[in-house]
Parts: sequence; structure tokens; C-alpha cells
Amino acid sequence: MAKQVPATKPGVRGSRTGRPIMALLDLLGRRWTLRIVWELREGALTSRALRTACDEASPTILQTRLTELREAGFVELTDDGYGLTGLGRELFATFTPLSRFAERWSKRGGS
Amino acid sequence: MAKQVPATKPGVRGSRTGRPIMALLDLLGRRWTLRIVWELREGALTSRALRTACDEASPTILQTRLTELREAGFVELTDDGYGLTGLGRELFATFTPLSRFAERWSKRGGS
DNA sequence: CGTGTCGCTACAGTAAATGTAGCAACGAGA
DNA sequence: TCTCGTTGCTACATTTACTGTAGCGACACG
Repeated sequence: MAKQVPATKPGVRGSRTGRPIMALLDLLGRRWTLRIVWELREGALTSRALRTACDEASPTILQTRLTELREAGFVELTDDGYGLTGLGRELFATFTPLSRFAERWSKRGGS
Repeated sequence: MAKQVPATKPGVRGSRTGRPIMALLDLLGRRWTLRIVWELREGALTSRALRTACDEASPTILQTRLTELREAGFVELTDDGYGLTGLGRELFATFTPLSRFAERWSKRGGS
């Protein structure tokens, strides 16, 4: 019942379980979050460039997600625009295998 | 402009880029999707058990996600309930490092 | 000054998720 | 056979999340 995850906003579902993975799964399971981290993989982007990279997603939600990602410590705003922090790059590294998996998945027999 | 990802529903954002990772990122970036795969990691669950495991999420959305995951080939419905397919277990394997990362993340200095 | 970019926000409209209730189908007991 | 409990799944009204468009103040270039 106790909330053990320290610096996580109350609004992050799953944090109440005390299992960090739940909070992370919830954060990443929001629209555009995974995509943003993915698009920043090769370096910082300005907010506008990120918007372009994210298929013209609405600035409203991008701003919201960027704020969440900044609070989570995955993204930071520098002179070059938005970029992954060290932690953010670690996060990205964990789903690098996902890319290779996606390739295999796309070649599957389908539904 | 061409749609190259074979058995992906048109509604899957990012599929239009032709990059499978985008379709996958979109699918996984929907509420409860990551969580469902996570909860099924240790074996099949009945729909009700899954609902309990997912913090009493509404059956409506669970059913929707399960259908999507089945169409994607990650989940199947067996006599034991819902379980990961071979492909689903491969997918889960790719974000196993995420669990360890989450532990480190929860101990961060973060804002 | 005008023009263009930056990060960011307001707001109306639409899509998605929630919460509650309940369906038909199957099996186990009595 | 009649209830009881379970299964997977759906309807529907409410609430929340996201979209799309427009535009803000601040800064830089000319």
C-alpha cells in the first residue's frame, strides 16, 4: 500500500505497487513516449525538429511528454535542444534489441 | 507512402513510415499493452486473473489490447487463458533489461 | 523594424479509457 | 434440472487523454 518509488509523481500508475518497473511501464506506455526517446537516440533535437520527427504530433502532447521525461530524468533541455541524459541513453540501450525484434516481427506470418 | 508492414491494422500509427519499429513502438505505446505482456511473463492467465494483475483495469480496454496483441501474434488464448506466444516471449525477452534498469532508475537522484 | 526561429501554451473538437453492469456458455454440485 | 460460480467478452454513459490549429513572449539575424 505504501508508495516506495521516491521521485515519481503520484499520477504515475503502478507506482503504488512499489515496483519501479510498474511506474516505468506506465510512463513508457503513454502515447509518444517511446517514440520520443527513439527519435532522440542520435542526438538532441529542437522541439520543432522533434515534432517533425514524430510525424507532426501535436505540440501539446509532446510538451507534456517532454516534461514527464525531464522529471523522470531521461531527457534534458540543452542549448542544442532536447537530448537524452545519461540515464535516458541507458534506457534507450535497453530497448535497442527491440529494433532487431521489430524487423523479425514484421516478417512474421501475421494474424 | 507505401504500407510495408504486412499484417498490421491501418490504425497503427507509424506503420506508414514502413519502419517496423514504428509500428511496434506505437502498439507498445498504448495504455496497458506493456503491462499485459509483463503480467503474462510467467505463464497464462485467465482474463479475470489478468484484470486483477493489472490493477483492476477495465475489461473493455483489456479486451481491446488483448485483441491487438493477438493480432500482432504476441498473445494467444489457450485452455489455460491468455498466454504469450513464442513471439510474445521473444518480445518480453527484449525488455527484460528494462526491469533491472527500472531498479536503478528508482534509486536515481531525479528532480 | 520586419522575419524567422525558439520553447511553450490555450482552447475547442475528437478519440480513447474508465467504471459499472450484464450477456451467453460451460462445468460442478445438490 | 436448477442454481451457483466461472469463463471470455460486450454495452454504454462518464471522464480523461489526445489532436489540430492558432498564437504567445523571447531571442537572433538583417
